[in-house]
Amino acid sequence: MSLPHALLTALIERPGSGSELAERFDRSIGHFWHATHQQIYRELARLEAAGWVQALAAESGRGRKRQYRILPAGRKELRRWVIQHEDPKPLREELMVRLRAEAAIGPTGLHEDILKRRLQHQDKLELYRGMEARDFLSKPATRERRLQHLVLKAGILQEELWLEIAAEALEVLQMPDDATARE
Amino acid sequence: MSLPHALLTALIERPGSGSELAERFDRSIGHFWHATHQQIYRELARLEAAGWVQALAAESGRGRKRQYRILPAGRKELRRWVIQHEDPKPLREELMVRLRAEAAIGPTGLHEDILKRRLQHQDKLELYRGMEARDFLSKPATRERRLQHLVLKAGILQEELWLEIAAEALEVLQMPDDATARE
DNA sequence: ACAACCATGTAAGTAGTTACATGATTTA
DNA sequence: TAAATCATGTAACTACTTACATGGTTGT
Repeated sequence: MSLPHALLTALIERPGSGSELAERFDRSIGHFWHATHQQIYRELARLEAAGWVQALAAESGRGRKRQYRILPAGRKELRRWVIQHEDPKPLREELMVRLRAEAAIGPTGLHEDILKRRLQHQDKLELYRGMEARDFLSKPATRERRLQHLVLKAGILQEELWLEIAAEALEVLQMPDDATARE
Repeated sequence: MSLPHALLTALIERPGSGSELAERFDRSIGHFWHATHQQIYRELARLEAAGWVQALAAESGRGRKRQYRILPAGRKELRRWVIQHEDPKPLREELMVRLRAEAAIGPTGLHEDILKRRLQHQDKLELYRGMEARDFLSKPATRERRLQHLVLKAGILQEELWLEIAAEALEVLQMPDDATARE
């Protein structure tokens, strides 16, 4: 589970409150490790209990902003975690299941769904390309920035991949059920 | 959640018991929607309760093989589900979090981990390419088979994508911490 | 001072994971 | 007939999701 360490990373980059972190997640790390604000609040509480982060001021809970910053123990934990090997988690791609199902039961209306998906992937690709132009292509490439850029590029390649798959899916789905075509 | 419908699809392709399905999952659909045998047994029980599948013979539970087949209601449910639109689930890629963390705290030993990962992706790519040659490239391309092939191709493209990312990651990670390089 | 919104939090439910248990079947 | 293995199942736990609630703050 990466959420605690994603939060530690975000807090190194800049201290912040739960809501600020939630917002920053939506704009950057969240594209690669999504989290809702409830997850974030819960996890911040755990990180504090573990002694990895510290909340400043405003000690009473509800309604008051709690500013967190990372502690040395948190940096140490993050360093420990980064070099831990984890096997890549197997894919979980619902669309693949739908395509197999379509293959099994014959023409449905999956076509429509894929058109919608394609739009979403196009939007995201545009968003990522904008981020790339703004944050990376025009600035000197330090080691840190190249790593961040690499993460973004992985996202861009993903979106391009799905656009490719969607295009081919649309082509295959319009085949008549009994046709035998050369690929 | 796709597991029940992945199982229904597998049962259309061929009836089978829980353990057989688990094995078949490991070889095909499971590459895109992983499930443990416990999940599969639980889900088969639910599918039976819903009236979507039926277990033949051997009525007592433990130890005895229970052969399942899909019922008409199950086919109907599958058809209903296939055309339901679902937004693509956001990525959850632990390696991306690690790379961001590395960017934040400076050189660690992430290098090693990525070398291991690269091997795993190479293995999987080889496996997929073998499946492709055996099951698709040498057979006539019906609509059904083209759809199944497409799913496999998506997996191949994924693995190739990760090999690309890994290669660039290794390059960037070996940069000295204070260097400013042209990309 | 009232409404709208913001920041934090609680609660309940689902999916998935890990460890283990038990009844049948096969094999030495 | 005992041991190993197979097929199914139970239990406990964690991460995640969704809906909602409460206390502050801001604007009219």
